[in-house]
Amino acid sequence: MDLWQLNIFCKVVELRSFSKAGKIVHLSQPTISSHIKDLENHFGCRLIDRLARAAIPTKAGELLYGYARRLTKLKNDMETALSDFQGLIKGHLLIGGSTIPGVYFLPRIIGVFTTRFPEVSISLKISDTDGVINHILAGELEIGVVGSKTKDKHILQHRLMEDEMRLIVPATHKWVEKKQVDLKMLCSEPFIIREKGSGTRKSMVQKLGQKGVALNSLNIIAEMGSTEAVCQGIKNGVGISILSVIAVAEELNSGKLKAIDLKGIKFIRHFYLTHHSRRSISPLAMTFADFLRNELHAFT
Amino acid sequence: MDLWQLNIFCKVVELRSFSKAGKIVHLSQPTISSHIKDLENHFGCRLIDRLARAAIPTKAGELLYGYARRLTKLKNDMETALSDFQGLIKGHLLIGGSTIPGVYFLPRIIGVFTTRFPEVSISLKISDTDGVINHILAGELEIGVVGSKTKDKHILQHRLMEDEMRLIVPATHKWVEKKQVDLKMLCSEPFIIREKGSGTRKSMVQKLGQKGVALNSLNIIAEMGSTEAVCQGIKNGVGISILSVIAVAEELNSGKLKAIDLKGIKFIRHFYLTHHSRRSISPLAMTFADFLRNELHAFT
DNA sequence: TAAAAATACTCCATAGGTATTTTAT
DNA sequence: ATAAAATACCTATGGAGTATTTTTA
Repeated sequence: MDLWQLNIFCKVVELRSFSKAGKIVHLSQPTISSHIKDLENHFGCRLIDRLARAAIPTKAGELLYGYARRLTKLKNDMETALSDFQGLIKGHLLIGGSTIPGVYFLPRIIGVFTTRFPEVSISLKISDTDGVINHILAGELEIGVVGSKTKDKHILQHRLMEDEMRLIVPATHKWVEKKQVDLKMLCSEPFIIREKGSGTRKSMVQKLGQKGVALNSLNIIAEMGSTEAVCQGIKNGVGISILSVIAVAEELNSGKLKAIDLKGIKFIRHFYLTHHSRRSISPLAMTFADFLRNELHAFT
Repeated sequence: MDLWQLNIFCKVVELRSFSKAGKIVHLSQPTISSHIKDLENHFGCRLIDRLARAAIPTKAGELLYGYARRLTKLKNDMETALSDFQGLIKGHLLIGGSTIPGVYFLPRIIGVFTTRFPEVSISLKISDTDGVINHILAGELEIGVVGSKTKDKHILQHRLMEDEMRLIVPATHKWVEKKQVDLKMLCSEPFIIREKGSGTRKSMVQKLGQKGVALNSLNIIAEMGSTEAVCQGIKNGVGISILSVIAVAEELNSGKLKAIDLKGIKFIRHFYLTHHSRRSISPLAMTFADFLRNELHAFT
């Protein structure tokens, strides 16, 4: 007994005829007969009374008809729901963002995207890079944008945009007038660092490592859980740090903070569109990812 | 795409494994693979992400899973509804009764039946014999009890019980003391008759016809639409009639009416359990019909 | 007689199996 | 090395057809 037979049964009930039903569903009359007989054997009772001029459902047939209609209706709903799912861009999407993208540019992009696709709502979950990646691995997020690469082979990452990291000092700092600063000088200065798991920290550690400067050779005076917190620390003279120019663009413009070059180091890092290598991505997430790749340049 | 495949899909989603799902539904793992692939082709998108240690539904798969569960649930409901329909005796039954059975004994039998089957409710539609038969032919009634046979070949009738018809006169009538009355005397006496379509009238006409007495040779003074009305007519001296002793049992007992034999005529008529010859009968109607046949003797 | 369903048969598409290979941990 | 899914290939059930018979109005 399957949905197809139930559909045939419905047609027979509605048209009160085996042969007319056959016409409608493009089957021969004997095939209809055999399907109805199948159903009658399955349910163990007569479903259709074959009168000479009409095929009329029995009481059991009427009962079955009600269910059969509901089943075929639900099946149709299912088909349209699944084709809508692939065709229309609508519904809810949850994306992840590490600190810098999550705070400094994803909100603007999400705004533009949702005005272009008004039937879409997007939630942005902000954590540090490791957090976003763990959520992706657990299947709780489809895509995310993070500030460093991971070596986990279940994660695929595509470079989205670049960012420069520079030494950031308060406007009142003694180095403000210098063109550039030596790495050795940096090591003696009080330094604020992001927490473990932060992409900013990872990029910085990696880059300094390349230049032979280990993390513990810095004079680390504080570890803070967000770019904002580090900013506040710098402004209040707690220490200095190496930060994304995107994140501190406002403070640099207003002159509250100053950026200084580190001698011999060009601190470029990238943000990565990140997803699971083995899980498939919904059309909605795919659309948003394409949007990110194609339109991000407009948001610097 | 059929319910069976959707059921397999549900098991895969629930068990997060093709092979475990195969165990449950008693199919091999390759068969599960091919069913899932079929579904994916049908819907045109991936439904299950095959990770190394688990099979996880995609977003589309999650959407499908919701529908698939509802569909399989509804299908199960359908199966139980149809087997209940055959097994349990419950629900509503509409039966037909012509005047005498409908008024004088069906109500009592229905009462006993519904106390024996408390989940059953019965409606009794009372019309004259022709009315009941027309309703059966139209499929509006499954069974009925009527007071005469029909020659319509779509109607099957089984004799249920017998009834005697006797000449009924008021207690004050001049013939009250007579043992029996001649047919010729009857023709001159004012006579009340039931309407066309009445089984009582049909039986009477047929029986008198056998004895050579045509309807128009009677002195018909009134035609009435119910046994009760004829009774009232007799009591009020309008005329006399030939009536079922079952119908007038009370009045005969109380002495308000008297029954007289017609010379040379034994007026036995029967009531018939009546149904359509080509339509099937629901288990509930069948149960009631059996009850009627087996238990009617207890109700005279 | 005509119209509808049932029956008898033939055919082939596919659901199902087993054996094996591929993939990922 | 192991566990799971994919692939390849084979088989047989049963869904579909056509031709014919039966039934009944």
